[in-house]
Amino acid sequence: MKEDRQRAVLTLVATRPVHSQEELVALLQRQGFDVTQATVSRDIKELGLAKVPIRENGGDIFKYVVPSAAVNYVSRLHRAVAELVSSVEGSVNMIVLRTPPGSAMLVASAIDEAGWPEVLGTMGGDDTVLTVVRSPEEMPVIKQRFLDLKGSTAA
Amino acid sequence: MKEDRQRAVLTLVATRPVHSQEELVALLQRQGFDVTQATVSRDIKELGLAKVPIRENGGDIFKYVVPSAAVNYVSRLHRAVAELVSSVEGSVNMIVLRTPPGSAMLVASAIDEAGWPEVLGTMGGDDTVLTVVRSPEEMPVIKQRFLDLKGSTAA
DNA sequence: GCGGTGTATGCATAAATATACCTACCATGA
DNA sequence: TCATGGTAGGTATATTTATGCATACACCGC
Repeated sequence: MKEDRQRAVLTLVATRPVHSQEELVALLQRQGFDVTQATVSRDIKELGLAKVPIRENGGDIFKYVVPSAAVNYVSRLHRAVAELVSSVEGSVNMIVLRTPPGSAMLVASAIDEAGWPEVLGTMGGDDTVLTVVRSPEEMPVIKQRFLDLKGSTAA
Repeated sequence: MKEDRQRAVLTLVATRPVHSQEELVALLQRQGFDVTQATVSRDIKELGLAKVPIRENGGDIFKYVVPSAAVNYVSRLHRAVAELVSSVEGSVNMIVLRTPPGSAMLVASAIDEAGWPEVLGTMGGDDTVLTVVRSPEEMPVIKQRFLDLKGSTAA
């Protein structure tokens, strides 16, 4: 019952723009699911559906979409840096992160996956990660971003 | 000013979980941006930030994230099917879509990108797209999904 | 300088969404 | 059978988010 309904929700949002939970309620009722907005709100949370602004015709509106890998990338990076990085140093257009032995590759791949546009590339050795930033001017910004990531658990 | 603030918003949500717009207001004010929730709401819309439910510790909560490629996949497929597909026919475990000459490959690649699990693969010729569904039972479901996509602009 | 046009943003509030609380409905085991 | 615990979901409401309207400011052409 609940499972069927949630499958229907996934199909609906995958096949047309659904702009609000009330709209989803109406679509579900047309399929025989007799539910209220409260239940849909819970379904959305359980399914992990995201509400995103999109351009449609002229204006900006919202729609619900299935969750993306990008979400996980961000939190993977967050965890990796917060748990593994012990120091962050910058020089010219590079940033050097220190990790416990053996973890550097893991951190480097998380950084790569995050796909920050200011970062040209990242290499992981054994206990050292080297991140190359596009320009020296941007280096401090990215360095600070690593420090934020590192600190946001402790803080 | 606005641009700086929006850059700050991106950095904030990229580096820590931000659970509500009010929280973002507080974080921005700590950095000297004196704004209200209304402005943040508009920034979020302009930046395309998505609000997604995530698991954190025990409970489920929400956070804002940068938009993902997955979102674009869905709307690319939506546009492609709505604008280009003229007919949808199914047979056993296959669905045949007709398009204007030369557009079939475009539609096929959008379907592939969408990564529907029921679809084994898709080929695009000149004006014909062939989609192979995992089983004959699922074919009508997928066919309907295409019809929904096709209709959701006109409807 | 002055009216006109466009953009940014606050304020107040509407609209949308989440949730505390309650009830109903199993399933299980004493 | 009854008590207990766990899940689903509605109702009412709190919380959060979006937006209509008004203002302020900058940039133009006259």
